[in-house]
Amino acid sequence: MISALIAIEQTAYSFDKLYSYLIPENLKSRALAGCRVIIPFGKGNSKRQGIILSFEEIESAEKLKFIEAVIDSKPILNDEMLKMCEWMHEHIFCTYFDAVSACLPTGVNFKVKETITKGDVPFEESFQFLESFFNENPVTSKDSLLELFDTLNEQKLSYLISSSQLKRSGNAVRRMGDNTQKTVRPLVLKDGLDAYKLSAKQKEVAELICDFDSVSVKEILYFTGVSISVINTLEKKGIVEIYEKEVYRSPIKDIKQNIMQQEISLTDEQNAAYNRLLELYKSKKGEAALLYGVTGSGKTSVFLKLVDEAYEENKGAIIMVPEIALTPQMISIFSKRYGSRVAVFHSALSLGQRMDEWKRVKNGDASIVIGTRSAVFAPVENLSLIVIDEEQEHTYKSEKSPRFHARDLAKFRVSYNNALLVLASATPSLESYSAALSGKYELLKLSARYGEAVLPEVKTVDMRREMLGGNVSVLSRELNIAIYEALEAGNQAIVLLNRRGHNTYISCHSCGYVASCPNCSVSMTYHSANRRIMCHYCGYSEAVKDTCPSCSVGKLSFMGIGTQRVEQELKATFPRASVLRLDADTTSSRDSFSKLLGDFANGKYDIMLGTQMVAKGLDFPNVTVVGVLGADSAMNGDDYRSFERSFSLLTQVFGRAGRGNEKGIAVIQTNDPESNLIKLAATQDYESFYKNEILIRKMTVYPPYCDIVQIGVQSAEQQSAKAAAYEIFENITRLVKEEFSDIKLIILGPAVAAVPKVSNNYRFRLIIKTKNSKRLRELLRKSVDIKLRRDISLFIDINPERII
DNA sequence: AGCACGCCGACT
DNA sequence: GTCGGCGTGCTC
Repeated sequence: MISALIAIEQTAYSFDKLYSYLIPENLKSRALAGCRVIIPFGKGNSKRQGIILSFEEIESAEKLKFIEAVIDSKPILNDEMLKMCEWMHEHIFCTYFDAVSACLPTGVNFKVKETITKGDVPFEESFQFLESFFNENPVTSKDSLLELFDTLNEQKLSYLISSSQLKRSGNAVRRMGDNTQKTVRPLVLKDGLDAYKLSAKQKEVAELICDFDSVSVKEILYFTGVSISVINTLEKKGIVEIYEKEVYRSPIKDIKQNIMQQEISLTDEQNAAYNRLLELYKSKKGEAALLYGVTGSGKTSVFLKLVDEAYEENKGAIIMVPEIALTPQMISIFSKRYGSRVAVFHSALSLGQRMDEWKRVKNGDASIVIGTRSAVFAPVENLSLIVIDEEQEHTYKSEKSPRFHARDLAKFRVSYNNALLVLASATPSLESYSAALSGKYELLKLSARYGEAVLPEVKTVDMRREMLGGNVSVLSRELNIAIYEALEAGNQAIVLLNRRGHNTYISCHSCGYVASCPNCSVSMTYHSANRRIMCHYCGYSEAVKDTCPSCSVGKLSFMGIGTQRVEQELKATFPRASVLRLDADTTSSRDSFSKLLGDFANGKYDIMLGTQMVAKGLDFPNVTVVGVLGADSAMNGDDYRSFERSFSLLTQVFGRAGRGNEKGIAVIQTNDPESNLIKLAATQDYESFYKNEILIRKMTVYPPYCDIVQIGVQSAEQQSAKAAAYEIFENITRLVKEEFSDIKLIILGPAVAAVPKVSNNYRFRLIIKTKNSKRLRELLRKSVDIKLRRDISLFIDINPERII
C-alpha cells in the first residue's frame, strides 16, 4: 500500500518530520507530489495544511489518518523544488514547511479555515439550545460559538466534537484573490453568425467578439454600450464563452515592448572572460565561476551577454542583486532588453504583485528573473544560468528561518539543472575567493577600469588629533574644506555614517544613568524627528524627560553621534546647501528610496548623508567628495567579518567618488589612521587585502577554514534559557566523547548573547567552530533534542551573518 | 503549538 | 464526590 509523506504547517522544529497519510480512493488521481492537501493533525484532529513531498510503501495502515482534501489541481512545486526543500531541511535546520513556504509567494499561500457544523449524533439534553442555532446558521466557527454562548468553553466544545455532536472540517481559503478578468471568446466563426436569430445589439456584440479572438467583458461594455445581459444571452445560445482570464499586475512600469537587442560591445579583457563563461555555460556541468572585476570594469556587460544567450535559447536565468532599491537601473536594463520575459522578485512588491510575477514564471510567460535573495526560489523551468551580483553582500543570507544563503541554494539549483552559476564581485567574500583560488570555482578576472574613471585622492584624518586640536565637531576641518570647495564648484558630496538616529545614547551627568529600553538590553537612541528616544531592536519609544528619571536631579545629555546629528551639523555649516538624509528612518516607505536617490542624481540636493546604503547606490557623476565618518573596523560590528565588510564598503565608496570626469576626494575620518585597510581600499587592492585577511582567518580559525554554527536559545525566563543552553552544551561535549568521536570542534560558550534581552526575551548562544558535514548535522540534531520547557525557542544557524 | 490525559487542591 | 488548575507527552 502507498501512503503520502507530507510536510505539515505550524510544526515546531522539535516534532517536525514527514508524516505519513493514507490517500482515499477518490483522491488517488489528484494527490500528486507537490500538491497541497488538507489533513487532520494531532489529538484534536485540527485541520492543517500540508504538501505532499513524496510517497512510501507501507505494510499496515494502522495509526494512519486519511488525507481530507487536495487543494491544488496540479502540483504547485515541481521535482526540483521538492528536492530543494528536502535539501534545506537537511542542511539548514528548518522545518519542512518553512522550506516549502520559502518557495511560494505569500499570495499563493492558502490558509486553512476551520468550520463547525452539526455532527451525526443528536445533541444531548443540555446542549439542545444548539439545535435551533444550527438550524439558523448551519456553518459557523469555534470562535463565534464561544463568543455567542457563555455556557460553552473549550473543553465542552472538544467534548461535543469528540462525541460527534459537532463536526469540524477545514476549508482552504485563499489569502489573496487571483486577479482575474471576465473575458469572452467566440465559439463560432463570424461567417456562421447568420445561422442564429440575433437582435441588432446581439449581432453587433457577436461580431465584435469574433473580430478579436478574446476580449474582456469590460471592454465590450465600454465599446458597445450594451449591458452584460446581451453577452449572457450570447453565451446561452452557445455563440460565445465567458471565462476568467488571469491578468497580471506587473511591477515594471512602462515596459517597452520594442525589445532593444542592442549588441553589447566588450573590451578584449571582458570578451576573454565572456568566452570562458560561455564555454562553461555550454558544457552544462553545473559548475560555478567567480567573476572578479574591479569597480568600473564592466562585470554587468559580461553577464548580461550571458543572459542574452539564455534568452535566445529560450532558457531560464536568474539574476540576483543585493538590494533592489539600489539597483533600479539593473531592472530597467533588463526590462528594456528582454521585455515581458522579465519578472521581478523582491520583498518590496505588494503581495499581489509577488504572486503575479511568480505565476508568470511558473506558467512560462517569463523566464528571466531579476531580484533579491528570494529570487533563488523562482519557479524557472529549464534554468541554465544564475548570476549573483556583489556576491559578498550579507543580504544574501536569510537571518530568519529558513536560514539559507542564496549562494548555497543557487549551487543546488545549477547542479540539479546542469546550469552555470556566476558569482560576480569587486570584493568577493573570502570564502568565494579562496574557493576560486583552490580551483573549486573557475576564476575570471577583470582588472582594467572601463572608460576614463580615476580613483579619488584619499585623505585619512585622525580624529583623535582633530579633537586635541580643539575641533569637537563631528566633521573634520579637512572634510569641511573639501565639501566647501565641491559646493563652490557646483558639485555634490556624500557623507557616510553607519549609525541611525540623532544621538546614540542619553545619559545623566550626576548618576551615570543611561536611558535603556525596558524590553531589551540596549540603550535608546534619540530621534529628533519625533523628539522621542527609540529602541532600534523592538521599536519601543518614549518622550525625553527633562531630568534624570533615576536620580531626579541630574540633567540628561545626549551622547554619541547619529545621522540626524550630522545632518544638523551639515545644515549649520553649509546653510545654503540642501541636505538629503538617507537611512532606515527616512526610507521606510516602499519606493521612496529610489526616488530620493533619483532626486539626488538630478541635483535636487547638494549633500547626501546616510548609513552605508548610500555607498551602494547609483553612479553620481557630480559627486566629487565623499566623507566617511567613524571609519574604524568597528564600524560594522566586531565579529570576524568586520574587516571584510569595511574593506568592501570603503572600496565601493572610493569607486563612487572617482567615476566622474573630475578627480574626486575621499576624506576618511578614523581613530585608527594607520589602518592598512584604508590604504588597501584606497588603491582598490583586493588581492593584498585577501592575502592579509586569509592569514588571519587561518590563524584564528574562521571561515573558510571552518564553518561556524550558532545555536541560539531564547526564553522569557532567564533561567530556562540558560539551563537549556547548558544542557545543549553538555550534550555536545558528551556526544563528541562517545558516539561522535570522529567530529572535531571548538565550542565557544554557552554565553549570554551580545544583546542579552530583546523584546523581554533572554537570549543565550553557543558558537561552534567545526566542519559542516552530514555527521555534524546529525550530532547537532541529537544535541538540541532536549526536553524543552515550553517557553523556550531555539535555532541553529550555519555560518550566520551575525552573532547574536 | 495545541490538545488530551492525569493527578491534586478547593468547593457545592 | 467533581470541577478545573497545570505538568507531561504526543502529534501519521
